[in-house]
Amino acid sequence: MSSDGARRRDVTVADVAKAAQVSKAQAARALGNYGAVSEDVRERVLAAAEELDYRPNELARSMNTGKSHTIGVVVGDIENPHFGLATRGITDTAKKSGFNVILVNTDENTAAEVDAVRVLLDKRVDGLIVAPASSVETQHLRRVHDSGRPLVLLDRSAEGLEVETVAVDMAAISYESTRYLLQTGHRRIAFISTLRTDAAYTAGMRLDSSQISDRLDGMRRAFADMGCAFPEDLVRLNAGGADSIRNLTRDVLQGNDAATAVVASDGLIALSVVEAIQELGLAIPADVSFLMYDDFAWTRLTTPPLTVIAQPVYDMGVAAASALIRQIEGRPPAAAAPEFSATLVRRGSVGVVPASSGESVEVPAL
Amino acid sequence: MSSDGARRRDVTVADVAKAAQVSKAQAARALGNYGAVSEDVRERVLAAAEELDYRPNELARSMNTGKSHTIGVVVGDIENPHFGLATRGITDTAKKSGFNVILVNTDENTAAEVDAVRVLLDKRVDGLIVAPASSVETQHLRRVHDSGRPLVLLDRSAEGLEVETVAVDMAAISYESTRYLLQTGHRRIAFISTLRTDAAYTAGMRLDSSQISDRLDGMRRAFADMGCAFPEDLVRLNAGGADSIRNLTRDVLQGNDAATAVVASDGLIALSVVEAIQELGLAIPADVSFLMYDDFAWTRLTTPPLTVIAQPVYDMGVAAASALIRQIEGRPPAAAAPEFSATLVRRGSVGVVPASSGESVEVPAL
DNA sequence: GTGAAAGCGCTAACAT
DNA sequence: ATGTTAGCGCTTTCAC
Repeated sequence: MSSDGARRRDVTVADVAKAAQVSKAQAARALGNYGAVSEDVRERVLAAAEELDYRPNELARSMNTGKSHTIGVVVGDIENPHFGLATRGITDTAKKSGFNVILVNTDENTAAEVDAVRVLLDKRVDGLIVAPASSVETQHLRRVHDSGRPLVLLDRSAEGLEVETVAVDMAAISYESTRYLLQTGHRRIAFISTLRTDAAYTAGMRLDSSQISDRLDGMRRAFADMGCAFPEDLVRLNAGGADSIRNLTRDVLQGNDAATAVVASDGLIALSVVEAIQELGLAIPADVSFLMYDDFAWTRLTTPPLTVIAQPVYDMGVAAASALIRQIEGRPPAAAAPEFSATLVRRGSVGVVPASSGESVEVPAL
Repeated sequence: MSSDGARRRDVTVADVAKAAQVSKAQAARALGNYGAVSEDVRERVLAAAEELDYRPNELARSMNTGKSHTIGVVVGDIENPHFGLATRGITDTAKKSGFNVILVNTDENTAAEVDAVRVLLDKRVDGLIVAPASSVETQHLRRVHDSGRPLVLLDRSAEGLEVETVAVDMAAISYESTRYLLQTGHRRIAFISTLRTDAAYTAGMRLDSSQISDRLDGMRRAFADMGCAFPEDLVRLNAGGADSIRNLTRDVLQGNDAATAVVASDGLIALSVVEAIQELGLAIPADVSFLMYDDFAWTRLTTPPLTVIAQPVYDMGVAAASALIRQIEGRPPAAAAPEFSATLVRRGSVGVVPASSGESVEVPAL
């Protein structure tokens, strides 16, 4: 057991130096592993450090070197498995290069994001990975970039900001999957997202999220290619909590011209949407077809298993961290920036349009 | 737009002081909001700071004050929604009190945990929340505690370490739910966990995880109370990846004296177990009953919905962070430490034992 | 190879 | 209320 139990003051290089009978500078060099140190001195210093249980003060070290070996990660919601997985990719990669991660949750709130970025900058992180809540309000990100601190965007891009962005081609996969729904006969396709907007949704409105507008663009293009009009009336944004999502789902699924297929914008929404469908007593895919973004393991367990759009989330986290660390270390960009693409995984939740719905609405027998 | 674009050196108090025509000390006081400063000086300093776009260097600040306003969080797997939720509770609470969170993932590996703790200490975090990978190998945690740095344990306790621990009473809920299974007629109950052990599982062996041994203890007690022998032969540890879990599941479900009920130790395992059961062509709960730890939203979506053991994970995260921050700020413990308990949520995955199985094994007609 | 001394940006005594 | 002077623990000239 060590002699003196709980000591107050930490032991410093000065202490080690004294114990090893060398100058503070030499001790620091030996401990910090830089400069020129004779084998003899190094051994004595290391022994003394061991003996005293010396631990470097990384704060002091960071102050001199200007590098904190820490990166800031700002996400909308760590509770969402999507970000959980991405974060895992980031932390795994960071650790491999000796970086730590400070994680901040913004709740998809831009004000919180602005604050988070400021705080992380004040803490002198070496770089930042941000999944921006808004693709439009991006002055704070621009300032990061202008200040010369490396920045990598995840999932969503920021308008007019030329920074490395790791994201999948949403318009493409949205086009592909919508086309699939169209070919299966669907024309009344609803889209439900949590994206918060100031005004109510209208056809051409400019959206805060590149991700969502790309998806809508993809859908519109698919409809246009089929010579059909995109059902703007079935787009539902501002899906808040579970109750709100359930209401919106009921909303698009009822009435004369109800949706025959529903697309859920992420895994969290999907849960409530499917629940609402079940509560309505509708069967998937017999009565209504269902498609969702993100391929979580549980989507294989439902009856029927769910058709999903799979994104390489973990790999994207890895890529974001790699790119950031590369920038931090001043290395040149890789020859080709890796392109990420989502894939449509057809399982069992998309079926043909039920006879009673569709183009022609028949008046009930009654 | 600001005048000089990307500057090299950061602006410091000295710069602000000069601009505001006051001493460095006065500027620092005004900026740091401490000491006595006249209204006049304060205004000039703040104006100058604004003008120069001054940002405090939190590293320097931390070095003097000794407080970094940062807490370290060490978990086994952030990808597991269980920890995702807990982390959310922690970060939400931390932010409210002005603390940041450095997150480290250990992959349930003790060596990584030891390292993580050391690094965080070196970074001078104000306190630590750890979900220990092992309840036995805890010297590194003891050293944290001895060094006087606040420490709170999450989910699992550490042998002989008297630190605040936020966890549910696992033995109790395990007893309760096992009793439920027994009353439903089950005697062959399998338990599957990812817990890694050095040696193969044997009846009385000492387990590394307080969580798992508590669960097994609860099960044994429930069996004893019913006057039955606990089927030690159906305990499966070291369930690694999805394939491994599937194999173990098949294993306990086949043969003469197969399990009639399976308990999955966490949400991640549960996914693979259910998949394996489905692949085996067995129906839940007609052929085999199923019970799992953690109440994730998706467990309501399967057919049938799954019977689960719900833990107040978010609240536990909140409690852990609150307790830690209280310790950091030197406030006394709350009158009564909050007790957390899990609850058995009976949905549809537990049913009566199928006629062909159970106590007496009948020789097939053949 | 080694040591003395000067910072890093800030807070904290200590005077005035 | 204000300014001067020391540090915090480390890295980094710059001499020797």
